[in-house]
Amino acid sequence: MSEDAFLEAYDPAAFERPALTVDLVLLGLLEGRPAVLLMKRSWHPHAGRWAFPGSFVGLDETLDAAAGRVLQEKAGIAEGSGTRLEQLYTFGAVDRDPRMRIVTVAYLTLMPEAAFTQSLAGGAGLSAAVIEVPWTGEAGGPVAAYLAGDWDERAPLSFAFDHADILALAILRLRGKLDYSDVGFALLPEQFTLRQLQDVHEAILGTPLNKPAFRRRMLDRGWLVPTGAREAGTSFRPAELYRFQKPL
Amino acid sequence: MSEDAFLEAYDPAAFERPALTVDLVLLGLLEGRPAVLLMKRSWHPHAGRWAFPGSFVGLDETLDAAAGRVLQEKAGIAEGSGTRLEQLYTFGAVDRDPRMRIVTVAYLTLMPEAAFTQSLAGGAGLSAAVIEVPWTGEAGGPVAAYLAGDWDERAPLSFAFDHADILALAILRLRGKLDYSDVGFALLPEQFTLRQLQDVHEAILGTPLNKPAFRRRMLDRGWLVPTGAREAGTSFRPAELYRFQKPL
DNA sequence: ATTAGTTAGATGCAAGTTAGATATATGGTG
DNA sequence: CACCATATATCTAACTTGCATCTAACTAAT
Repeated sequence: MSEDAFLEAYDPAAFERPALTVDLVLLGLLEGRPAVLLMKRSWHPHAGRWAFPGSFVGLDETLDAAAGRVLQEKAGIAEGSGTRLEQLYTFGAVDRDPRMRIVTVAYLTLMPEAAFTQSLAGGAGLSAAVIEVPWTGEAGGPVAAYLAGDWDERAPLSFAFDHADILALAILRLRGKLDYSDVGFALLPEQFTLRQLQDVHEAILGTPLNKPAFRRRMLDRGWLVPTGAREAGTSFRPAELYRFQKPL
Repeated sequence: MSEDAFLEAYDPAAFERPALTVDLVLLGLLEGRPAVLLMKRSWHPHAGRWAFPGSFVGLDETLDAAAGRVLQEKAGIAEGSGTRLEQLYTFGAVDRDPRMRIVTVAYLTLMPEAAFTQSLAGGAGLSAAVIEVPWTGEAGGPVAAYLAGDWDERAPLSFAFDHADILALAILRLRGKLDYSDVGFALLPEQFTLRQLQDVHEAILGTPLNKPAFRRRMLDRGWLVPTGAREAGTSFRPAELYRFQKPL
């Protein structure tokens, strides 16, 4: 109908369009706690605030490809390193960027320990911030993040643009998928103990969990393969190390 | 860093950008079965195929606002009529439109009976197609749609662009939220029987459900308020009519 | 009027699942 | 070799789920 007529006559350069970017919420673990990789902005707008790495979407690249490119260029992580990219939500408020209209497709990025530390040490200007989730339940709300070094001062860092909202939604999504999908494993190294897995779940959910029940649920799912190896360096009984086996 | 420098020096018109649209998956019920509203394209590309109504996103309107505008302009439904808009996913394949690069933000639109029929009769060129979901479980897959009139011939209609994928994802999302959210009620009229509710669930899930168990779960949730009124026009015991009361 | 037929709605029971608490086993340290 | 902190196994009560059955309400045919 009229839409088609409009489209047919549409000159690609005739109208102003919003710019389109992708932004990556790079999640990993820092000392067993969920953490996110951020860049401190040195220029206006929002100088001094913290933002997710992102990029404009090229004319000839998929959204997923653009996200993968950011992962490589800004985080130094090649695709297929176990890092998982998943589209989160598209943010399109008119005034989210003061310079011009920018719509951004946010990606949730789950990094295993190796990729996370490698990216942090890569010198690309990324810093890790530990995420504190003050809310429980499914309502959502604001999420505070603290720089890893300033743990004593505990001044929550301030986000650029609408990135605080994006992070809050990322946590919400993570929670929702936590116990019916395999996202919990995506943050852990290849071998891990059940205690580590439980710590991750507890940190993301913001609730303590019952240990035996958690063990059972995880093992009964059939996704965990015992390696026979044991945790090292403990002064008590070492836990068995497990590997994650994809559900077929 | 380099991104900021790039952004600072960025001339909004310097580079080609993808065009940005919103597309609406308008879901409702037709004779108790899930159905979707589609427009038949009369012009190229994809002439003769069926597409969701959509529109370009204006420079000064939110994504949600653009979706609301489409709902009004193409479906004749004013906002606040009980119709619910929810962002579904953003599709960004490079060649999804042969004319130019278009990224689209798909919206899942749940229409109560009144809005659905009103929109169908509104003369805006929308036709209703009954959705047949051949797959069960959570894997997803292709979704077939049949024009309401051609029920005997049962020739599945063919979708324009990647709209078949969009519909499949919409059904998948709907299923996932069916029994922990209130999406099931959004498709029904204000007053409905438990049997109607169960039919909707069964049609969306593609599985028969146990009647007493379904009753209990729904009533125990506390979202249903009996109105005291009864269904009319049956030749057997009339069912109680319920109203949906939002979970506080 | 009576009865057959159809579906709504309620009840009861058995099987399976889950959570929590408790008890036992294990490996390392001083 | 005791001690300790944790892993791992066992047990039980509570809850959920599915299935079968029974009664209620209404129409239509006899």
